[in-house]
Amino acid sequence: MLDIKLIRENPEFVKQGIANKNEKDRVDELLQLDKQRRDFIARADELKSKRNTVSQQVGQMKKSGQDATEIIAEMKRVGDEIAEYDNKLRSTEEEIDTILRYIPNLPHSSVPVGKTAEENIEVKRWLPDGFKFENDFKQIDHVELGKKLNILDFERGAKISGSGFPLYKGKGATLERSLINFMLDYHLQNHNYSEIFPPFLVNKESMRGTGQLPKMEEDMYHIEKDGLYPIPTAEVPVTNIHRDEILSEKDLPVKYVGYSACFRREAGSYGKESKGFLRVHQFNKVEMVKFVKPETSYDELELLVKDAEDILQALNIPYRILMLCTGDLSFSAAKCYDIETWSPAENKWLEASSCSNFEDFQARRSGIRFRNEQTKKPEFVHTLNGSGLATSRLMVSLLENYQTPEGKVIVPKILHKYTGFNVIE
RNA sequence: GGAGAGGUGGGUGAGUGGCUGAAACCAACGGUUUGCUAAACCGUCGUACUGUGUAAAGCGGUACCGAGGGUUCGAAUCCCUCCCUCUCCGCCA
Repeated sequence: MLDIKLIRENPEFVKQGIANKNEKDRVDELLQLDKQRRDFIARADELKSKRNTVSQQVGQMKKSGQDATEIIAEMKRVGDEIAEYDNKLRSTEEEIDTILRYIPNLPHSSVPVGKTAEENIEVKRWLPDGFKFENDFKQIDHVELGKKLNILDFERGAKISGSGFPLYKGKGATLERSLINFMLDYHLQNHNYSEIFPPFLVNKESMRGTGQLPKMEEDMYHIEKDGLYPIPTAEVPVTNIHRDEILSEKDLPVKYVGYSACFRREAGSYGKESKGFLRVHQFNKVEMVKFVKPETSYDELELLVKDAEDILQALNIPYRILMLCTGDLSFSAAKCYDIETWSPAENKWLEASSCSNFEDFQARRSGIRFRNEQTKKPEFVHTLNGSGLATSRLMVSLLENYQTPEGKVIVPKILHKYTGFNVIE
């Protein structure tokens, strides 16, 4: 959520930012309502003030045995008037809130302006030693490979749950679990995060806090009976850990890493890119979340990307980093880097991580603050998160890049101690 | 699922209609004292909105004692609904 004061004071700046995100703005309407709101507040407060003083007098009069009937009658009328203004105020505030919650975060000034993913900028490419895009043999894709090696079973996954619910078997299951453990351990040991194992179902307030609701409602699973949502990412529960809290400045930055299963409806995206792991309803992800002081958040974003990169370098998987343009940024993000790993069989890059700075957008929505030691005042923290990483796309790149001409898959060396085997055949 | 207890400021915890935005204690912060540390003593110490300041500070107003309604001239305090936590019993992983 944006600060209404920012909008009030810099409406043109805000409109431009929204336009750059390809969204329509309702800023003028909002400012109109804002004005109305303050007017109602002024009137209601004045009357309340009157009521408070007079009510005290009534108390004293009664104590000293005087007759207060007339004053009481008048205050009753004042009370009715107050109620009227309060009602108007409430509906105005509801309108404001609705508009405000649909306004996206503004892009940071360093983000390139652009309409679509075409205009994202590749800022880095990392390839393992001796890597070639054109290999000596034709790699088969992960679906076929998984079937041949009997480690992935998308058909049976579909039988059990529906398409997009992968079933891992045997060494495939072990490899998946090993990847998760490796990534968690790596971040804990080398990047100084503390581990969280969050709930996978969250309430509405949590979904609102991180910005999934109300805009993305269609993309979320929803358990109506209990009012709970299966999480689309661990970002939701982990960021909400500190909802409505005031952290102390000396504890910042707070850095969490946690594993969760992630659930996404992916409404309307059938057909395209939906083969195997490319688009699934349930996947596994290790997520990093940071709560930081505002002035450090862009440095922290770079470090976050570096933390995710380290995993890929340790696994020796080719990747590139994109800086997303304004039009491709998500609703809550001010700046975002995507990390894409190479898939030889698909002959393209696959998004395996997304590292974003939300500045104070989520913090304002969910009331996450810290006490500034200088001013002693609470301020909103900046929140960031990044996948470190999602296993589904990573698994595609891993299986394909590590396959041999004979159709075996070599297990990356760093995973051996987790898997207990070195090859899948 | 059944029965009961309870939700007050950073924490503990008082407070059953006006003198309570809220005692007391702890923590925190500032200071005095001190060779240093500790102790002791003094002081400060909620948040949001809003008005007035060029702005910071300040000052004024309003609201907030789990949430939302209600009663009343006036509600932390009385009534209703909901949420949450805890204890006991039952069931179950």
